[in-house]
Amino acid sequence: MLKTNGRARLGRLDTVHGEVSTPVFMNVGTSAAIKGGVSSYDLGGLGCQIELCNTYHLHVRPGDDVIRDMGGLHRFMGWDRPILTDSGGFQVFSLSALRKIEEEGVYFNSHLDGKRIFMGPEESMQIQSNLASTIAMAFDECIANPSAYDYVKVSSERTLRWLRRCAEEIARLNSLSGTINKKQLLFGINQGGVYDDIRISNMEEMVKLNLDGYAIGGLAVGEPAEEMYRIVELVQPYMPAEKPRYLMGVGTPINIIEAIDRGIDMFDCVMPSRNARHGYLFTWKGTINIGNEKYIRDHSPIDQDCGCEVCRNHSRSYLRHLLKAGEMLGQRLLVMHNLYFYNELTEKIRESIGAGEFSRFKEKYIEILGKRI
RNA sequence: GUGGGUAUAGCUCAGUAGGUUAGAGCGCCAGAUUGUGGCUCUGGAGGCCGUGAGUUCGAAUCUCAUUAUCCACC
Repeated sequence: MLKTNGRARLGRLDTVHGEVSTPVFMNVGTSAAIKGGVSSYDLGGLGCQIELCNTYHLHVRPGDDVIRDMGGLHRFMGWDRPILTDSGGFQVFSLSALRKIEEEGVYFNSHLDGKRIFMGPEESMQIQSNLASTIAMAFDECIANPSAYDYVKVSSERTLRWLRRCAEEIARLNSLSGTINKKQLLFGINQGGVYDDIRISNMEEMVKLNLDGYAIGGLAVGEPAEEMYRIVELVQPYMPAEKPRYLMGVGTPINIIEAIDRGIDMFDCVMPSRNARHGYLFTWKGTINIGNEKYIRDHSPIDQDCGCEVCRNHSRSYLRHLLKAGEMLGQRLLVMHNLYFYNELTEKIRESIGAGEFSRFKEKYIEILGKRI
């Protein structure tokens, strides 16, 4: 980490695929594609530093063996900068009603064809090694909120045992001659629900493994934002200062500012892309729904203060039309704007931290960015 | 011109032993969306039931007339 301003940190993560300046927002491309038709070569122009793909989704289609045979994810999708692969733990949690969690791993059914799938720490690491992402995430169980203390304790301790197996397995895989990325990094995931003692002891054990990065998982799953901030604040002091800290699945611009203020470096969230596809857009004056009737004859861009190509070239009127007409160009342009916004948000935050003005930045935008205009 | 059918929400249509504030899908309007099973989900507005008479305690529903429209035949 290069510089801190209070708890907000400026950092740089060096990888075999280049460096990442933090705080950073990772752009989500679950199935090796940003939903909405945004290509890998679009991403550079949107200020994206690192893309996130998903282990589970790529495993069921096209198959991680296919991607390995195609030379790994970077070559497969035409993106040569860092890629983080999420482990599949969240998918087990989110898309499988029929699942069975055992010590060895999780049995569940494919959302594509119902096929029985088993995934444990070793399987997840093997898949991610085949994908050859820059950063692999540990295989965890993302616990629903609310969950009873006893279950959270049992689950979090199991996730910790899984983490040790992940660490051993990735070390083994990285040492094999056939491995595409032999310097694949591993981030562990902290669980513990909303229970302070579990969160802390879990993180203390994680740190002993000397991982490449530390993530906080199991948040933004329905608990109030204040509760999320409280957990981040609670766990953060136990995270190694020199390693990147990643708050998984978060969040709104305000969530991100608040978390950076509490020492978080990395984020990912489907919000900018998913919301864009439904017309919900972020601007420096607040959020808008471009589908609203009031924009039907609006000549102005989405955001006067935005430098993205969409704002430089298109009116709200046109974008509203594209969205309403169901044109794929509409989704594409709206997603591009929102991703640009998120990437610019973290860029501006980095600048403000560098200039020692983060608290002023936060004060200025914390209200505005959540407003509906 | 003759015979028959149909007229109900912006569109396509449900809705008869006549019975409270007439429904659906789509569209429209507006919300939601946090490690993406999401062109999804949740709400809302919108009808003198073609028009005019009649029968009846009561008519979208039955009768008559009228207008529009579709089909078949001259």
